[in-house]
Amino acid sequence: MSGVTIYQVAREAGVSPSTVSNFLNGRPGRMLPQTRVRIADAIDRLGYRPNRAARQLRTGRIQVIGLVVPSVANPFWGNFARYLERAALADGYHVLLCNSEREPDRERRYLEELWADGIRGVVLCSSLPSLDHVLPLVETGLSLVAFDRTAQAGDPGTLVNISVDNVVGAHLATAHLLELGHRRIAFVSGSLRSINRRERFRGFTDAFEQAGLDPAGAIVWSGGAEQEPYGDLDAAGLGRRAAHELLRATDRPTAIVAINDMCALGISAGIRDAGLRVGQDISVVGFDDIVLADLAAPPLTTVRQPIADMAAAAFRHLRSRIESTETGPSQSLLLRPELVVRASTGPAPDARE
Amino acid sequence: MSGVTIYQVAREAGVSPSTVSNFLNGRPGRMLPQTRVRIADAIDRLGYRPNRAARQLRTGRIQVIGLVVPSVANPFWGNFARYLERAALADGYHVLLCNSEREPDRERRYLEELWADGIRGVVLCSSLPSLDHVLPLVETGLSLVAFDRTAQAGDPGTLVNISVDNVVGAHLATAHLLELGHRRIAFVSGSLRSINRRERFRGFTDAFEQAGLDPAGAIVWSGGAEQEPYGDLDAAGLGRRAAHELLRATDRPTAIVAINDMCALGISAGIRDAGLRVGQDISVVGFDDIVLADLAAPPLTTVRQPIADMAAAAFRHLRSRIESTETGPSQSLLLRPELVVRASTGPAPDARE
DNA sequence: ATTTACCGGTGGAACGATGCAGCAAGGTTA
DNA sequence: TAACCTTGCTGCATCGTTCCACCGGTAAAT
Repeated sequence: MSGVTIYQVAREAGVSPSTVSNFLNGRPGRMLPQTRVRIADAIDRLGYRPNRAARQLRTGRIQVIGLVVPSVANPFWGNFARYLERAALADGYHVLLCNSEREPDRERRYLEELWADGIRGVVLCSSLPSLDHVLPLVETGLSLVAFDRTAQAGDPGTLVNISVDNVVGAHLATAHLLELGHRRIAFVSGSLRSINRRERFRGFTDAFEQAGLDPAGAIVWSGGAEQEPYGDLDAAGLGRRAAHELLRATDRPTAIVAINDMCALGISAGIRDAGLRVGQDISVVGFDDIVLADLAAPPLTTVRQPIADMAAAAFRHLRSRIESTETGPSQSLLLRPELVVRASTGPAPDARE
Repeated sequence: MSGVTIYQVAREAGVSPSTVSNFLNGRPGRMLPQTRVRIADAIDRLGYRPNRAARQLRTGRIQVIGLVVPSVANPFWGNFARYLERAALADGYHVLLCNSEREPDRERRYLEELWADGIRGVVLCSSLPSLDHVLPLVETGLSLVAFDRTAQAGDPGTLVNISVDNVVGAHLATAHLLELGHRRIAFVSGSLRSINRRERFRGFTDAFEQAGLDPAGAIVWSGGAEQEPYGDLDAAGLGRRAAHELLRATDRPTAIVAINDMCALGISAGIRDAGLRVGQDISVVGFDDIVLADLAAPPLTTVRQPIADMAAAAFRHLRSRIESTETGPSQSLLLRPELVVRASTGPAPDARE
C-alpha cells in the first residue's frame, strides 16, 4: 500500500513528526528555513502524502462535500455538478455524488451516510417543500445549502438558499407568449409538489392575472407516474406524453410552458409526432437554458439560469459554513433569470388571421 | 458533532467495545443471543453510527470508488454516472466525482488525491491511449477499470477494460450510409488521440474498404481548440463549427459520421444554419444514443451503447478487484453496439436522380 | 529584579474502531 | 482429578495524524 507515513518523513529529514506536521499545516514560521527545506526534500524523495483518514479522525475535518441531485442523467444537473465540482476542486474539496430522485427517504439515508462519512456540508437540489426528513441531521450540525429552492417557513435557521427567481422566470416566459397573442396556453410539469415548480406555476398564473386574464382558463397538465411523480428520470418522455394528450383534445392549446428544458424538448418531439410545427402551429417555452436548447430544431425559447455563478455561490456559502464555527442566520441568494427568445415561439396562429 | 462512539454503546449495553465491534462486523455468533439484543437496543437508543474515518484508519478499507469522466456535463457521462452510482449504492459504496477533461495531468492529480483519500478503486473514462501517467499508482495498488477503452499493449497487467466495440459501431454507421448511396462522407471529431476515437475512425475506414472504396477519398474533419482538443466541454459547438466549414466547401459531403451524439446534434444545427435539411440534403449519424437523440428533429440515427449494463459491469469488476486480494490477469469486456436507424439519415441526393 | 514573550523545535496523549491474545467458568475426556 | 477444550467475553496495542504543553536559553517589557 501507500506506506509512507509522517514518521518516515521525520526520520528522513532528521526532525520529529510534530515538526513535519507543523510544516504541513501552515505553520512553517515555526522552524528554520533550512529545516523547511530538509522536510520538503524528504517529502519529495519518499513521495509522501498525508493519510486523510488519520487526519480526519484527529481533526474531524474532511475536504469533501456531498451533492444530492434528482438525477445527474438530466443535463441540467450534470452541468451543475460539473461547475460545482470545479469550484470545489479549486479549493481542494472533492464532491460525493448522490442521485435522490427527489425521494425524501433516499435523501435522508444519503445524508445520514454522508454524515457518518464525516462530511459536514451538502448541496441539496431536490427542492422539496419540507425539510423535516433531514432536520435531525441539520440539528446535529450538518450544513445544508439548498439549491433551486427558496426559503420556506419552518426551514432550519441555518439553511442557505440559492435559487433563480422562479416566479419571475415563469412570468417572463408566459408574458412572452401572451404578448405573441396566445390565449390558450398550457403549463406542463410532473408533480408540482416541489418549491421551485410551485413558484414557476405561480409565475405562470401571475402573468395571466397581470394581463387581465383569468388563469382558471389556462390548461394545466401535471402528470407523472406513481413511482416517479416528478418525472426527473424521463422528463422528456413525460413532456412527449403530455403533448400527445394535449393535442388530442378538441380545444387544444396554441402554446405550452414547460417546467424545464428537457420537458420542453419532449413536448417539441410530441408536437412533431402529431404532425404539427413547433414555433408556428404550437409555441413552446422551456426553463433552464441547457446547451441543447440552442441546438434543437427549432432552437428553444427558454428562461436562462446563470448556473455557473450559482454553482460557485453554492460552494462558497457551503464552505464558509463548514469552516467557520459561526452559525449565523439563514441567508438567501435569489438570482434574476433572463428570457432567451429563440424560434420555438411565434405569433399565435389565430391572432395572425 | 455526532459524538456517539462505540464506547458509549458498549457502556449502554453493559459490554466491552470489542463485543460491540464483533457485533457490527458480522461475528454475532460469538455472543449470546441476549447480548446481541442488548447491543442492538443500545445502538438504536443512542442512534450510533460507526465513524468511518476511524474504521478506515484501522482497516485500510473504505466503501468509496472514484469516477473520472471527461465532463459530467455531457449527457452521456451524466447518464453513465447515474447508473454507476446506482450500482455502487446497491452494494453500499459511494462515488466521488471527477471531471478530467481528458487531461493526463489532471487525471494523475485526481488519482493521487483519491489514493490519499484511501480510495483503492477508480473507473476511468478518459480513453487516453497511454496510461503511463497513472502507472505508478497502479503499481502501488490502485485498481483501475477503464471504460470506453480497449486493451492496449503496454497496459498495466491488472487493468480491466470495458467498452463497446467501437470499430464495429462506426462500421455499422458508415456501412448504413454507404448502403444509402452516399459516397462523399465526412468523419467529424475533436482530437483523435483517444483509443475509442481512433477505433471509431478505423471502423469508418474499414467500411469504405469493405465496400471496395478508397477511404482516402473520405473527408476527415478533426478539429478542436488548442486548449480543449477533444471538445468534451462543447462537443456540440465543435460539431456546429465543423458543419459550417464542411458545407462551405465546393465539394461538400452528403453525409457525416459524428464522433458522438452531442457532436451530431451540433452538426445538425450547423446544417440547418446553412439552410439545408438534415436527413434529406445531408445525412448525419451519431454515436452513443443519448436520450436526446430520439427527441431531436429529425430524430438522430445513431449507434447505441448499452450503458446501463456497462456501468453495472464496471462496478462489479471494480468491486471484485478491490475486495479480493487476488490480482489476476487483465480482463476485458467488449460489448456489441447496435445501429438505431431514425430520420437523420436518408438516401444520398445524387443517388436519387 | 522579575515577568513575559519569543525562538525552533520535541513528546505524547488523543481521535474511534478493530482484532488478536488472553481469561475465567464450565464441560469433557482419560 | 489433572489435563484439556469450548464458550463468551474483555484488555490492549494499533492505525497515522494533530496539536497542546513544554523544553532551556535569551531578550525585551514591566
